[in-house]
Amino acid sequence: MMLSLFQSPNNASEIVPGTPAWWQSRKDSDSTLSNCSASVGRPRVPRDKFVGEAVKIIDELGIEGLNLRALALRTGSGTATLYRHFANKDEILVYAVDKILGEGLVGSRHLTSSDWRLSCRVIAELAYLRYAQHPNFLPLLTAQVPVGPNAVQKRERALNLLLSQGLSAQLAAKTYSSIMHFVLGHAIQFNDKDAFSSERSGEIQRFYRSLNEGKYPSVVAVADHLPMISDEEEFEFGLNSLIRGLEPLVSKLS
Amino acid sequence: MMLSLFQSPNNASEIVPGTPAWWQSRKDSDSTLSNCSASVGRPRVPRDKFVGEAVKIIDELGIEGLNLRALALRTGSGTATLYRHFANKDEILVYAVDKILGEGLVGSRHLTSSDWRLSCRVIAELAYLRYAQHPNFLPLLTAQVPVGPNAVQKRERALNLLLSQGLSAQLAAKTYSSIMHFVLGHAIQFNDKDAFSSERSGEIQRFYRSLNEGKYPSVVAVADHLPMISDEEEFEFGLNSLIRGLEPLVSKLS
DNA sequence: ACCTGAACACCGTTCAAGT
DNA sequence: ACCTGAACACCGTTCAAGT
Repeated sequence: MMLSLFQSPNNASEIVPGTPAWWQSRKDSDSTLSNCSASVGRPRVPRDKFVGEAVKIIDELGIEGLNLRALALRTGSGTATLYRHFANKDEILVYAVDKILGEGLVGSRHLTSSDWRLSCRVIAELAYLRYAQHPNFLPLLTAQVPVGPNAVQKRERALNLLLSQGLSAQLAAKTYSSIMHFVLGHAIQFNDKDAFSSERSGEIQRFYRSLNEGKYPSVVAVADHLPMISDEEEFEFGLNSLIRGLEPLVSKLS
Repeated sequence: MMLSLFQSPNNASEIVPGTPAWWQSRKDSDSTLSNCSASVGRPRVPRDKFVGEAVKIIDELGIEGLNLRALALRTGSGTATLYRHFANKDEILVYAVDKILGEGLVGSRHLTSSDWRLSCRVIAELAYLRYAQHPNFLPLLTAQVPVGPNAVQKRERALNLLLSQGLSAQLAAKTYSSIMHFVLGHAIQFNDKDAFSSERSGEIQRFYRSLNEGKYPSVVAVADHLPMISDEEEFEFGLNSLIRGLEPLVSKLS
């Protein structure tokens, strides 16, 4: 039932895991995850093992399923050992989030495109795919813009794609931000186990249809005329509209 | 650190609070919150007092700050008493979410507009305002589409507005969904205490600017040319683009 | 020096005893 | 019948004792 992530309790003087200041306090903020040390004197070998196992547990059981006793058990150590690698549970979650944000980067390393519209589409769909592959992680993306090394690298690739097609820095920033916010907002309400199937949306449609028609005429009317709008269809509709609306602003090319 | 909301543990046979099936199991799903009974034999008087106090605590201290001992203390009862009104903590959170989703509905009761674009703008900005007033609630909106009475009523108003301007049921549904997803996605990454001020975005900008320029040239370039894009400016940009992109689809009026 | 079993503190939930 | 103090179970975190 956890949401401690990024929420500082009373001790406001502490550096909150996941914030820019916190990432900057890591030595390896621009290097790979595996050889960073939580603080002076911490061991540097097996960090990735814990993070990887944490990702697995969250994928399998959700955020609730991740407790330090289970993580310790599955990595063959004790709970106290975890505190030799991480300051607290939040740090583990922050690393886990950045880990899944790094997935799929290899395949898109040399992404280029001749059309900025296609670039937007690629950016949006890759992000959406990433979210779809780790639906249980979506609640962890709600606190702030992630700024871990993999998150920044992802941002770099996307912005580079837009800049290389002649968009100004301002326009590229706003375009990227709008797209990512739409993708996140869309993915975020479909993050149940079975959400990326059509199970859940069918249930909601049936619910809307069963409402008192006198009281909620528009909701019922719309539900009745939804011959099952799929998640993908809704996503495409919003993304297309957004890109179409950006066209007049990108007057550089055809 | 809780995210139990909507996450069923092992006992899959239970009805999960917040789902359509759960709301349907309440007698008063189409009535006001105050006189519903959690189950047979539960008292019906003071439910709203607990929910209202829960909202206050979450607004003040975040979701972490809400524990049942504190809630019991501030409502002058004991923890066990809470279980005579709610099945568990999740139910309290579900009611609290629906309560804040109901705010501001009175003022917009007779909203009409001659322009569908303006309607979209009103829908988006009212939702955004609601989120901005309860930033600590945003993590609770990540599990699924809320379908409590106030959420449905909000949906009714918005869809009615769009339908009354000649949009088809399909188009109204997709339009509403796209707008709400953008608004949610935008609000969700600004949900810190000070997020709706420019504090946080300035910090992120400074962070991007401080990165290794050889490694992240595009990120740094964009950060350099962001003379502080404000939250509002970004929101307006995305919303305007989305509405502009919807125009060709709404061919009914000028 | 590094590790860790056991304890501590906290919180959701339940139950037996109150009125 | 309704309420509730006290206990239980669980989990994040720490510490004193191991090697």
